[in-house]
Amino acid sequence: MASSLSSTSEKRKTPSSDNVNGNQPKKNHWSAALSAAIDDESVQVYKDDLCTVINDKFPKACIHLLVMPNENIANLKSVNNTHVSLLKHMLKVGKETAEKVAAKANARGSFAHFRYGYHAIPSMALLHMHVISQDFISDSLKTKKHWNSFTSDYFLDASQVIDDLQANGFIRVDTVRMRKLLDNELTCHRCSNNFTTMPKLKQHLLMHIS
DNA sequence: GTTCTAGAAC
DNA sequence: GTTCTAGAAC
Repeated sequence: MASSLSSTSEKRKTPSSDNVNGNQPKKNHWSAALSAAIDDESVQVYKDDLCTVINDKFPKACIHLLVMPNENIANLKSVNNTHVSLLKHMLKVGKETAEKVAAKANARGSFAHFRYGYHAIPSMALLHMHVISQDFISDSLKTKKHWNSFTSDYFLDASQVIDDLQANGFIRVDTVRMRKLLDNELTCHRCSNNFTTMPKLKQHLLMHIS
């Protein structure tokens, strides 16, 4: 049909994790970086038939890993009841790899305490589960959005995601509510004190190292 | 996802 | 005057 010819006035669509098969981000666009890591042995911490683990390129804590399926699944919207065992496997691998990395680094306390989960609205176009130590001491942790994406309900626990998937056969995300969470006050995840700026919060986090 | 930087906040 | 945040990036 001739009507499918695009006009020059059509807005350029920014690639994002919303893209599904047939509408993927351009190969070298930043949002496609994880797909490249799947095939790049030099950045891999662990790999098996089903999933790959890498170090986050901009870690938001001392230990920050990403677990991704080898299969091209864009995000949680593309996940269905056929993926339950895959997500369970990713969580298991994430836990085992975290323990190994922590042991090797002689990590203690919050440096060896991890959360496993997904961002409600990810930026990268390949499903990825965060494995992140709870110290949050990192130069790459800079913005309120960074903080709230890991410490508010915006961070969806992997076990809860798996439970929801088993119960419903899909994952639903309230994007309006989630986007608002990123503007939350800066609240310490350990003692609930509030801070007015990121530098003040980051200074405070040092106090929780025991 | 990050970088850069204008101007808000202090 | 300096620190800090927040929005554009073609």
